[in-house]
Parts: sequence; C-alpha cells; structure tokens
Amino acid sequence: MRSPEALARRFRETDRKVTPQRIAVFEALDSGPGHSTAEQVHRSVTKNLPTISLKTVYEILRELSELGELVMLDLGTGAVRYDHNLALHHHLVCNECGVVVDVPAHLTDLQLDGVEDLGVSVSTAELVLRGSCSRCNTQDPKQPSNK
Amino acid sequence: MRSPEALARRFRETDRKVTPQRIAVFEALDSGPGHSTAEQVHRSVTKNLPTISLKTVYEILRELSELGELVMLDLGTGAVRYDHNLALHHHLVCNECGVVVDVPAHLTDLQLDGVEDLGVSVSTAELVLRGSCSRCNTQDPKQPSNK
DNA sequence: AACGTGACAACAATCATTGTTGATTAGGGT
DNA sequence: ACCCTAATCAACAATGATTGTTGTCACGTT
Repeated sequence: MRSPEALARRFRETDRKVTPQRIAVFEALDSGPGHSTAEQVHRSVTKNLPTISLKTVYEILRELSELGELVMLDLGTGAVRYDHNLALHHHLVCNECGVVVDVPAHLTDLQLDGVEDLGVSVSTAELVLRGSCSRCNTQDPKQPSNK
Repeated sequence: MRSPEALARRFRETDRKVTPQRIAVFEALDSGPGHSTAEQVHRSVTKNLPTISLKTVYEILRELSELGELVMLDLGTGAVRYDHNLALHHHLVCNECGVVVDVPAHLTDLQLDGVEDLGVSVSTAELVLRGSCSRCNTQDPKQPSNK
C-alpha cells in the first residue's frame, strides 16, 4: 500500500472527500501490521478517533480495495483480511497462533500449464499454505511456559 | 468419498448410529455434485426426508469431515463447501457462473522448497484458481442469448 | 446565507453457522 | 422382548461478520 498522503491524493483525484475518518484509517493501515481484519483496523483507529463507526471502517476499506490499494483476503479464519502488500505473494497461516505470514512469490514455483487441458482459463492463483510460523516453530519443540 | 454403505459401516465402527437422516445425507452426497453447500445438501435430502433440519445436516457433515470422509472448503463464495473428492486436487472457481472445478494435482507443479527459508514449516497447500470454466469459456466469446 | 451532495453514526437486518433444550429413539445387556 | 442410557433429533434462540437504511451534518458552491 502507499503512504497515507498518496492515498489522500488518490481519493481527491477520484472525487472522494478526504475526511478525518479516512485519514485515520489510512494511517492505521500504514502503521499497523498487514492482513488486519476490519475489526482490528477499527480498534486501532478508535484510539485517535473514538467515535468512528465500524461501518465506516468497512466502507473505507471497501473503497480502498475498489481502487486496488489493498486486497481483500479470505483465508478461512472467520473474517476477511485487508492486505496492503501489493507485491505478488502468497500466504501461510500458522495453525498454532493464527498469524499470517507473507510468502514472496519468488520462493515458490507454481506451474499451471497442465490446467488449461481442462478447457478452463486461469486468471488468478491464490495459494494458501498452512503450517507453523517461525516463531511457533522455534518455541514449540516442547518448551513449556510460553502461554 | 465412499459409498453410502461404506459410510454406514464406518459410522457403526466408530460407535455412531446409522439413522435415516444419516443415510439420506450419505446418499445425497453420493449422488449429488461435489462441492455442495450445507444448504444444497439439505435441499436435496428433504426430497426424501422432508422433516430433516438444516442443523442436523450441518452436524452430519461435520462428523463426516471429522472422519476424513469429506473436506470442508472455504472458497470465499459465502458458504462452506463440502468436498467428497478425497484425491489430492485443487480448485478453480469460475468467475462467471460460480461453479467449482476440480483440478487434479498432477496438472499443476508446485514447488515450495524456498518457503522453508522463512523458518516456517508447511503442512498443507491449498491452491484456489479463479478464471472461467470450460463451459463459460466456449459460450462466452460474445455469443449472446445464453442468460 | 440557502443548497445540494456526499459522508457519517446509529441502528436494524441479513446470512451462515452454532448453541441450547427438551423430547424421541436406537440397541446392548438383562 | 424389555429397559436403560446415551445418542439423536427438531425447534428455537444466539452468534459473528457484514451490509442495508435512515436521518443528520459538514462542506464546497451559487
């Protein structure tokens, strides 16, 4: 995702108003971790802007995704996640702690040539890995006392 | 998935009762298309067993997935789909008509070696392709009058 | 200073799914 | 065959994420 300033410019260019709520969401996305849920963004934003409604956050996130400034991701974790990493990448969901790890596409090799034999055409490929993240991987080998 | 008879046997072996509701769901799954939603299974089952509740269908489907007889799939289409294809495969969701096409794993080549560099370990890989199915592919090239 | 447009918050509604409860039922041991 | 207990079921309420509705309000424009 781009900077809050760039997003504000983009909103102005597309005849959208740059309101305090929108600025606050831009900044929350910029400073927060990737892959936040709407709920998490809302919690973060309310620190500066206590009256903003969750509905408004949903609307702003939807607009950002319509503009292609972030991507809505359904990783089967209950709520949609809003991903502001615009580079080509995949995701690993940690089975232990639930964290989502970005996996740059260059670390994987994905060949789909054979698929066209089915008569289908593929426009996007979304790879969801499940396993454990590096943190859980190192702590887990039966070292107690981490919960 | 295996035959209704095999599932009945499996249920008896695991100390579950084989009720009319369960038999009806087994048969609906066996004869229906893959990737049905709970709602679709329920609709199909009520043809023979009009009084069965949606809740019961959900329960039976969950038990089947606990036994590994089918797989719960969240393809971002709103409702979970229950997949009774137990072979290793991936899915293509048609952007036009919404149908889910099985993609045998041997048609794709997926190398994940590089991913371990991140310190993570991968237990499963789920590939969701989006595009258009063979049916929409052939009809679509601007031939009107199909809707 | 009135106008119109969009953005907002409060609230209700929706959809898939799960929890609760109380009545019914299946099947092993007598 | 009969009983007993746990399993099963249906009806109903509740949940959680998300979206729809409505009335108000701020802002830039004549």
